[in-house]
Amino acid sequence: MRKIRTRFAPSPSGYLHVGGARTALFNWLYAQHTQGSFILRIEDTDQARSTDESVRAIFEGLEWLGIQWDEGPFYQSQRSEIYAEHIDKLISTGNAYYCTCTPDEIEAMREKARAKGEKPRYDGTCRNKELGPQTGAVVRFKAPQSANTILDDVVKGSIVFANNELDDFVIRRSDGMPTYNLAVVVDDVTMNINTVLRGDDHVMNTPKQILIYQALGHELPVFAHVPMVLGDDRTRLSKRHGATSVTAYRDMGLLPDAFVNYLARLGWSYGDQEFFTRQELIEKFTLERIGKSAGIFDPVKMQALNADHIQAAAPEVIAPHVKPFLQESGYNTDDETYLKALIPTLQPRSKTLREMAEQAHFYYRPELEYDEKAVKKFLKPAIVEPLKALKENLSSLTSFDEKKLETVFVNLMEKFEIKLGKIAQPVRVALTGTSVSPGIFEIIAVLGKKKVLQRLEKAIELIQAR
RNA sequence: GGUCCCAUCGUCUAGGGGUCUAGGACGCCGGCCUCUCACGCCGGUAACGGGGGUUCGAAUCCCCCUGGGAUCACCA
Repeated sequence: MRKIRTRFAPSPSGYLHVGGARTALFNWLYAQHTQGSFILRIEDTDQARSTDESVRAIFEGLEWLGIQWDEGPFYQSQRSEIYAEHIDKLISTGNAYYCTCTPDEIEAMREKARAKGEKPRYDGTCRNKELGPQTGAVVRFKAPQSANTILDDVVKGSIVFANNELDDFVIRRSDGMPTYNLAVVVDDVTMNINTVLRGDDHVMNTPKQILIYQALGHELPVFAHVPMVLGDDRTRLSKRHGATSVTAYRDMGLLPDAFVNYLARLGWSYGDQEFFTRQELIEKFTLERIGKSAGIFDPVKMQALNADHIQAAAPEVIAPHVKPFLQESGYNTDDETYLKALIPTLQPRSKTLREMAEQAHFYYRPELEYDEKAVKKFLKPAIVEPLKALKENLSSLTSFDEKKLETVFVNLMEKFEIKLGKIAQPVRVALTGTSVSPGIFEIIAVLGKKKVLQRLEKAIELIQAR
């Protein structure tokens, strides 16, 4: 079997958005699955809208997603000679011709057609003029006016287009730059792309492209048009639906693997399975399992999946991803051992890495910030003696493990005849400043003797000062 | 408006003629567990858009309607 070659070909006119990310992901997954190649190509033939900043944003997004390309990036803006060559070939074989009609004349044609109730299109004025090259002229593709063009799509099935719906579309602009439809085909042909996997907003372009493939005498690639990603109002996902840039999701605290998992399951499925590791995705991703209806992007479900990934990941995997959020608050995260010890205490209670960092404040803050209500409710004079006893018992321990800590607490409970809940909450407030935190034994073990004793003392002083 | 695509719980989906009194996940509502908050566990809520066919039998096949989406550039 021939080697699969897929590509992602974004136009650099903005950041990498959710829909583009999913297209990139599918292409990458499929190439990985088949041990083929994934090519990155930047479609920057639109000088006016393309920016270097957008190119960087796309790289940044792909990097975060963990998607590497095997070849490229190739820039269309640097391939002018290749397009010129192919356009010349189309002209010399009679498949394309020069056209000197002005934009105003074209507009007039369209108006006229609309007035007659027909569809606006180019009327073929220059079609048989046999015009030669001249400045200001465009090149048009001579589209067949009869019969059908059939697109055999892997996800959509067979789609028939009547050729008389097409007009002679421009393939080279008056400034000499090729238009999209010409450039994609020439690129895909010369780069030996044999699997074109893209958003289904490209379906209507496909017959034109098929015609170009045929005029060039080239074999067609396999086409797979993936349904759109919609916003909650069922229209194409855009800024007004909230964040659409993939880096925005990084900044919200998504784990890249979780985001990738969510994106993959939006429009693709594998039985009832919801949770996939990156490796599982590669193993199981096939074109046949791509669904044919559009899907609505659901941030809530995405976050739930993120929580699952956070829980399943090893602390050392999470550490580098949560660090930036900790540093945002000004904390020093050089102590890797400490970081890796506290992460497990927060894993089951964090839906995002940002949440995790927020809940980690008490682990890092040199001076606790006390919650008024919690202090008032739990740090009462009656608890001073138990706290003192706890302090004393803990200071005699050489190491903190949960078993030993439990024994200490059991002894305290017996001595003062109180339930665990009665002593745990005050201790929690003393150690974290709030009444909500990971398990009491866990946080004592992670904080370590020094911090624990200091904070207990501070709490005792606080009570006595009132 | 022309052309094209799509149509199962609120959402993502399983399902490809009988095993569907339609399954899973998120959400939501109860309960259990419990040192707080979570996690976890148990249970519940909720869907085949409508109408015609085909068939002994349709969520599954065909047609129409309705609804939604995409696209109609010298943008990609």
